[in-house]
Amino acid sequence: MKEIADGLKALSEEVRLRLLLLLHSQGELCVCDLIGALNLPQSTISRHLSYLKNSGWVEGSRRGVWMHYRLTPQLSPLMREILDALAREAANRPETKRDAGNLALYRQNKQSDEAC
Amino acid sequence: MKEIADGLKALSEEVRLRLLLLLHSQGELCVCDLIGALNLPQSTISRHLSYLKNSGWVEGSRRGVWMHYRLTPQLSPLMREILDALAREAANRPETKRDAGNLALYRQNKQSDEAC
DNA sequence: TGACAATATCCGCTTATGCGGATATACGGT
DNA sequence: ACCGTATATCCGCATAAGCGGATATTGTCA
Repeated sequence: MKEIADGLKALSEEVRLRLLLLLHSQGELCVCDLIGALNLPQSTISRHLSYLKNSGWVEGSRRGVWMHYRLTPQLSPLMREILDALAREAANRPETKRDAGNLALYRQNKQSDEAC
Repeated sequence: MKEIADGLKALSEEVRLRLLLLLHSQGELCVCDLIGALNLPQSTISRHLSYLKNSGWVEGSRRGVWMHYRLTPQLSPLMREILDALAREAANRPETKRDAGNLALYRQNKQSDEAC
């Protein structure tokens, strides 16, 4: 029971929830995309990604200096179901649209030669 | 988004998760039943019930000195869906059966004239 | 009115947890 | 090998949060 509670603990903090919802809708993103989308300091994003990785929500893969994250395929059916429900609920919320809009803007402004 | 995270915060602590799952399966229980089921101090149970009430998960009704709790009918569809999924997952877990067994035992041993 | 029981709240303590800036580490390019 | 960039981790700080025993409050009964 404690493992279920611990799995949910990841979702009970707004920054991590926003990160997971972005990864849920976008598939895979690199750290700079997530920083651009959430408009938070790099250390904040990195620390939460580390937390999510350690609690079994995401996995990361390094491509040169760039680090990419996605939902882990090993997500349990329970957590997948919960995240799906959260995603449906959040889909039309202004905060979700703001994060997605920031992401699009960030990508637009990125110089192509420094793309991750 | 923070309200969703705060709603989930209630579930990210084992005692509250067990309380909610018991109420989910049993409908309505009084405080002494919950104390008997979880085998935790009265103040622990009471504090968590207060938390759950304040965060919109349960409602309480007083009957004389006895206090009864149930899931609030005003639970949002999202939270209801999440709790349903958790209940299905937890249904066959040993901890869930232990709590239900303790509840049955407690009720069996209760003197009928001090029943709540 | 006083005693008793049920429950809510408080208290001191301890642990958990999030923050952003600073720094350590790793990678790639020259 | 050095420099620049990306990312992970650390640090000091501050706040959050859970615990069980003690206590305050409420309701009931005689």
